Amino acid sequence: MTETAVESKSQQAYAAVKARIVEGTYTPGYRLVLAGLAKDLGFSVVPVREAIRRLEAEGLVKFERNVGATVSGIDPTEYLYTMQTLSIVEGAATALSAPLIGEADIARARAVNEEMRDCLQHFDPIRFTRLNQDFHSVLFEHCPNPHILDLVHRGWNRLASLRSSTFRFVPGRAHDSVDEHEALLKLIETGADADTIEKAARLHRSATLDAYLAQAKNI
Amino acid sequence: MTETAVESKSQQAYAAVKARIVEGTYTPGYRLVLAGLAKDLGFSVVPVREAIRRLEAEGLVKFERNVGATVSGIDPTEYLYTMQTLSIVEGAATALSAPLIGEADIARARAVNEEMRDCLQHFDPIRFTRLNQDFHSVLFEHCPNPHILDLVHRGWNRLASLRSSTFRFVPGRAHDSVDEHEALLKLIETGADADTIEKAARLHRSATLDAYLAQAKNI
DNA sequence: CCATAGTGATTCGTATACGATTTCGTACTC
DNA sequence: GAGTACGAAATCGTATACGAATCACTATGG
Repeated sequence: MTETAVESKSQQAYAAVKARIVEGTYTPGYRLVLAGLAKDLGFSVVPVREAIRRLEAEGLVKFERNVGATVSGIDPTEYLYTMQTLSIVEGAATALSAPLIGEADIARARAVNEEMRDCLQHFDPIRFTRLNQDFHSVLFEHCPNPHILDLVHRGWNRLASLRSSTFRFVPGRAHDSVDEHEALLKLIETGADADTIEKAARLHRSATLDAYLAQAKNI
Repeated sequence: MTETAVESKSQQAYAAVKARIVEGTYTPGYRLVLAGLAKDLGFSVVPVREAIRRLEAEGLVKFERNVGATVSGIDPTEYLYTMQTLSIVEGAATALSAPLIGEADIARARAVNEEMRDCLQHFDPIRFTRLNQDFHSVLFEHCPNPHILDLVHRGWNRLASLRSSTFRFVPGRAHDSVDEHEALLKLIETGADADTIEKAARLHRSATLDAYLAQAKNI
């Protein structure tokens, strides 16, 4: 059986369009025409349409009735909102996960963080951001509440589509970030109470946001 | 121009099905057959399909590929997850709203709460729950972050579809709830710091959840 | 008597087709 | 010359139709 459990075309279309948005092929403001995408992907318009609506629900595209869809812009306030929301749900997710994080997880996270530290020398924002996501994934993936976890994932997705790397804009933030990661790990290791961990995780993200805002103001 | 700006059939279908779920016509576990709904509403299956997918995204229905959709169950863990998530996002929304809440809003919320207090005599869980939502709406509707506000609305929607009223199950909780509301108002009036308000709002909801869980354990 | 394979019915998934709406360009009038 | 109205092109919205997957029931063999 070459049973590849083929995904539905809606899903394929969803994944394809999403990938193109995230990787930057479709830049913000890009007009997504249903018929065009359909012909391009080799599907009919119906699955494409459904894919677009899903992307709309996630906020990656804006859809206007009888007009069409466009890739969501990097409106700075949009970035702000997303980061703020993520700071809240990620903080909660991390706090809920903390009691379920084992030594192996800690070790893995620490290894990733060391890799990030190395990365500080010949700085590569994209790679750094990727490692950053890996690091945080270890911390929140054990969250026992699937709804919250889903919100965290959506937040990260949205961020990825908004800009490929925040650290490209505020490289100075990277150094502090690594230190805060280590502090966060220590808190979890020592079994700090949930509230402390939540605050730390939330502040960690808020700090990145603030750094960005301070930077943006100077432009 | 009697142009009533007719909504698209997808939207109509969405609203119709959602209404039937919330009002209880379609009970949890009910099988939603696309063709059946379409014939029933007088539409084709395509808009109905899209409506179902939207409802799926909101968590009101579960959808399985090549099988069909069913109304989401009142799985107790599902209720728990939803309440926990709502406690977090609503707490944050309330704290972010607090500085923007004026005296008029406070007065309105207080009036609603008094109505709830009256309602305690000849207790009507449905009415009480409705007032409860009105009360909290005043507190979080000023939230300047639309994403968070959206999450709060989704949470309330989900709760409404899961059970028409939590207070039907734990009537004893209603009395405490009213008192906590007043305490919350005092905090906002006196300009307490965001963290205090957030904690209070979160605990307020957690307490309802705990009351339900304690009750459920005894069944 | 139970397990398993086959068959039919039901329902979903997608393609194609056509009607509805918006948008943009052009021509006409003031 | 500018503004408005008309019309054509482009695109979305929905209906219908058919193929594909799943499930329940039955019959057959162990």
